[in-house]
Amino acid sequence: MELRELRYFLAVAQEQNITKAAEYLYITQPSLSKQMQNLEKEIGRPLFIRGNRKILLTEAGMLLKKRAEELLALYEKTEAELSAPLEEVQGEVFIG
Amino acid sequence: MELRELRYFLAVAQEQNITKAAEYLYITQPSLSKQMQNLEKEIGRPLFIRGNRKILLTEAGMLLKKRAEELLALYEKTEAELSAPLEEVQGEVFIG
DNA sequence: TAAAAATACTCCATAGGTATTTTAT
DNA sequence: ATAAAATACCTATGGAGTATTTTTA
Repeated sequence: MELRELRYFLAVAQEQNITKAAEYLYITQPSLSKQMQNLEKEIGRPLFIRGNRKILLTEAGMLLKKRAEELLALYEKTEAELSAPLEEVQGEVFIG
Repeated sequence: MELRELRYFLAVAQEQNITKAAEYLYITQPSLSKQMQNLEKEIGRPLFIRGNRKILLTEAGMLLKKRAEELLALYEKTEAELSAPLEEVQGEVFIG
């Protein structure tokens, strides 16, 4: 389970469609399809119910969605903090 | 910035020594050394002060350590939840 | 019958390895 | 003088692509 896979997973959950999610991510449909199969295999349970021209999340899928959002939010916060001047991170510096 | 790199980084921060951390991680010293250089390049600032037979963390390194611990804890929690029966995850099922 | 997903390959970027050199105390 | 880190180079795994076939409503 890599951050890349979580990003891809959220795109699929959002678009409810692998083809559209792949466009959004600027990768091809087969690549994304394979990544999602790998993710399901790693986790050991299905994440999607494929059909009806829409992809829906299983219970495990809904749980993963919640956690993936938390993980990526924390990840992005970390990146932002590390690219900002370090003083700002501490929240202890007063300007002006 | 990948989860793998964060795991490696925490091992180095813990051992204060790339060679020992590499042993702990079951990878070679040059591989770990290169990964840490890549991580520092990605982040755009040094994470370590090398010398004195010990590696110490810079301010950015100390911040990353905190965030990496949070990220990996959330990651492991997620993995555990997904490999447990789903009912247990919801925290809404009463047994006995 | 037509979207969408899956399969079957090919390619290449990079994680990881071995051997060696450089750096600091 | 010596332990640790860095460098140089090689290998192989797997992420991503193109072309095509299978699903399913």
